[in-house]
Amino acid sequence: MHSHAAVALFVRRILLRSVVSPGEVQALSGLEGRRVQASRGQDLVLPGHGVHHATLLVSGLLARFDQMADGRRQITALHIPGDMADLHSVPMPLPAWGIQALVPSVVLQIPHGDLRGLAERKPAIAMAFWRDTVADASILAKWTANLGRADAVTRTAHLICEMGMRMEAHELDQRHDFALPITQAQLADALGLTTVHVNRTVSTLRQECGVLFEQGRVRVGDWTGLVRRGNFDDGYLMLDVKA
Amino acid sequence: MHSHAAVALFVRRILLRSVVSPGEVQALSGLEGRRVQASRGQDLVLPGHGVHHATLLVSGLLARFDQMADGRRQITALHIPGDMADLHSVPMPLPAWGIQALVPSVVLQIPHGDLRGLAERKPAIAMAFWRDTVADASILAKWTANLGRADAVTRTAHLICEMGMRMEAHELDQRHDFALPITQAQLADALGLTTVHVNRTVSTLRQECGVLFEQGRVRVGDWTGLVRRGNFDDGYLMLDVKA
DNA sequence: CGGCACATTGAAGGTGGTCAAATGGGGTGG
DNA sequence: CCACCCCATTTGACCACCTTCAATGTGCCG
Repeated sequence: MHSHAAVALFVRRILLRSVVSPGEVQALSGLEGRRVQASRGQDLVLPGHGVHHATLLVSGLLARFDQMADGRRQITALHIPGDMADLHSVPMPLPAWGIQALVPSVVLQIPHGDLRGLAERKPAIAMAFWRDTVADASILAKWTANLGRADAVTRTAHLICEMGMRMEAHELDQRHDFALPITQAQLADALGLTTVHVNRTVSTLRQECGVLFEQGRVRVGDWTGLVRRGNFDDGYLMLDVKA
Repeated sequence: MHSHAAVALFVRRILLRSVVSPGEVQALSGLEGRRVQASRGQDLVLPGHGVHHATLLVSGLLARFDQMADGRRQITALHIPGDMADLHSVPMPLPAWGIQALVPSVVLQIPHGDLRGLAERKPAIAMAFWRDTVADASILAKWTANLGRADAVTRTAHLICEMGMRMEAHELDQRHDFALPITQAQLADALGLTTVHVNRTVSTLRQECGVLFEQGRVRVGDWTGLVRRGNFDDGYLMLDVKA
């Protein structure tokens, strides 16, 4: 995918939740950045290190993560193409989290200055950016709730539903058949489980809801069953708000 | 505490992380809202219900929470006086979360329109609000990481350190002796544990680090030990960024 | 063909959950 | 002023989900 196509994806993502004038859309579409290739497992942003650009994912899969003292990681967000993985860093350039490529990925590093300038000149864009980080926080809150109160199978089912819905909402794929090139170890870091238990959990969902992880894609045989199993309600994704 | 004093606290909280001109400080200080008294356990905002005001805590203790299908709750944030518990709702007036008073509390309900208007007229204030919600999200990410990867005692120690540091940073109390009128059942909802296990965990911390919960206050005998026990590093609280 | 990373399976153990009951404290009403 | 009740805390016994440790299977790529 070309860089400007990624910017277009990002703009579409913004338009999903915010009303922005044509002129402002154009200003957004004109954003440019440095194209960077990341290898599998590479850290693009290290926890506690300052950054001067935001990371727009062009292709691949990114994870925002927090690191424990002993090096173990907890993934706190997954990002698909078109996502600005750390729009947060615009108002807060010294993040506590890091960003990692889960597969070989291409990103566009967009200077904070450009984004901040845009936000300062156009209040509607400032509000749209703010809204985007709030939607991100809403997802994070749901992850927190699931980690605290849902068991392994429920959590896993919920995550699969979430990623399917997001892929579909961003018009990248269909909810029951979408790209998610993630290993079980990486899933474990996202779900707060061990690799071994993720394996058993995935196997349960394969039997119960026809969930298949194959060749970097997820296919869901029984979507309704999976939604029920994961107690999934997409309200928190903020997909139908328009403000 | 008087309402205008609460607004002053809020302004000070904003100034903790953002540089704002005197004129803008004055505009912020002029914010007004409806004063509302909440009883213990009362829900001020219900999950999935629209709101038209933001909730500034004057006195007491608030929790943002997510609710499971069976009614069990997971607290995703604790708010102390001076906190705007749902500044998020300004750009996103249909939140998936709810807000609950953990003790009898007084809040100021500030109309979204006033806050949005302020943000639209003053880009620096828009940025300051955005920054505030990002700091909130940073705390949320840390909770996620701890729920996913830290055991009960570590999580509890971490939460106590966090609340102590926040109380001190907001100049409400000292880190080793501060107001936190929370029951063990409420702590359980915040820590993703059961009441019974919170009791055992708190008892462990009482022995190991001299942590006492008494009359709505927390006193910490061995702060350094507690920090070590909770793997606490305050970077994620974003207390020393100024932008 | 060999190496490596990932997936899968088995067995045993531990952290935290569940169920149940006792203790303690603060407020209210008799 | 005491009795009572409600709620929170505390403790014990048992159980289960998930972890840990270890080994085997499998697909991809050099």
